[in-house]
Amino acid sequence: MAGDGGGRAARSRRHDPQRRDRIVAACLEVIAEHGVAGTSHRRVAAAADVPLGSMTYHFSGMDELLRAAFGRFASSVAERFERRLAAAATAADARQAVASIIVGEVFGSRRDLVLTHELYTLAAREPAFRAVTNAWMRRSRAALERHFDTTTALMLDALIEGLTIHEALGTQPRDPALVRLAVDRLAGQPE
Amino acid sequence: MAGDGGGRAARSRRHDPQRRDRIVAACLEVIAEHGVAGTSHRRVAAAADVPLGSMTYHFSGMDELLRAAFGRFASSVAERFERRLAAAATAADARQAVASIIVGEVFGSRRDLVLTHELYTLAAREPAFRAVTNAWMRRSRAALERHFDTTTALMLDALIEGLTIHEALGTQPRDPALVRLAVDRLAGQPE
DNA sequence: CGCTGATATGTACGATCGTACGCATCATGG
DNA sequence: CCATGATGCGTACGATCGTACATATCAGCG
Repeated sequence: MAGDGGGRAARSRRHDPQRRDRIVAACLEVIAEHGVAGTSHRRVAAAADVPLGSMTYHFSGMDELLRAAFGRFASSVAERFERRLAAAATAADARQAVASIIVGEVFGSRRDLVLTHELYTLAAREPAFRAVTNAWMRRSRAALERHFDTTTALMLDALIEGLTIHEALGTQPRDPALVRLAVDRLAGQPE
Repeated sequence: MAGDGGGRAARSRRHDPQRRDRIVAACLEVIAEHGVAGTSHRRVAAAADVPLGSMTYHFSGMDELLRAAFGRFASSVAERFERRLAAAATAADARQAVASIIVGEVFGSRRDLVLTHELYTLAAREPAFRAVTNAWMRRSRAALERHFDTTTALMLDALIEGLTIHEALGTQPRDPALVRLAVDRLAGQPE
């Protein structure tokens, strides 16, 4: 449609190293807004302000594009997760960090919640995307295991996922005190 | 393609009251296999062995079809959930029931896991589907609250969701003992 | 300054999509 | 037994999809 390429100034684009990254970023925006179901080469190209031809030039197909996009997304979330948890010194700090992660520091935006579920859905069906989620989970778990034993880390990870879902679906406001209580019940008494 | 309608015997189909149900059931199968992204009127019609025209006749559009399908799915899962939990007499029974639900009695099949996440993903973006998930959650929570206090019921619900995700994504086998331990930590000591 | 190979782009094609709509088919009242 | 309205079906249409490919564009070199 309009702006598909004709409207763009005919500036030099050769050797634009950010091009691929811009496409990936735009892809995440499109997914967040329209879902994987509504994501097309054309929409992503329009969002990234690149010609349609760039899609097949930079990516072999939709699958590679989606993998790149979700790979970047998972990595960025995992990094925030690690940073937040690395800042904790004591065990109490760590529990507080986990609670704050749940309450909103990491999964603050609806955008991220939506993207997370889109990824999970893809991974639940296609093993290729499970590599992405597995790497993500491994990093999260490793970060947790710096503060908690393996068993507790697993439980906390599950609790985070579960409360995240409720956050994404629920219209009810989440209760920080309740989150804190749940974390303490799971991780409060080391054994 | 083949069997789109031509291949079917020209028997009378008038007043086929199961028709709509069959379409809904077929829709769930298609979603489980191809995802919401890959679900089309044509594919569902083929799976249900009904002519394409029946789609627009029985449903105003894709959205109504999806809502009907996921409504039926959520209701069926919630019913199994309630039954399993209603069978519990003592508090210990209830904790065991929750653990067994997680381990696989309710979410036993990959099909159900996939469908659940497809629904969550839809609900995360479109409020119309949140009505379905809210009703489901309300039923689950009510079933839990027959055995646990409100706070604990919320936590257990979240734990179920979280461990379910790990089950759907993880290649690792879930550990029944660990699940039991997590349930007991959350619900073991009433306060 | 002209040549050239690598790089990026615009367009065209075949497939598939959702949906509208005219026609066939049957249950029913006379 | 026939006329008739309600019910279900097959098909055709416009839109949109992913992708291939010929063409345009530029950096680097002689």
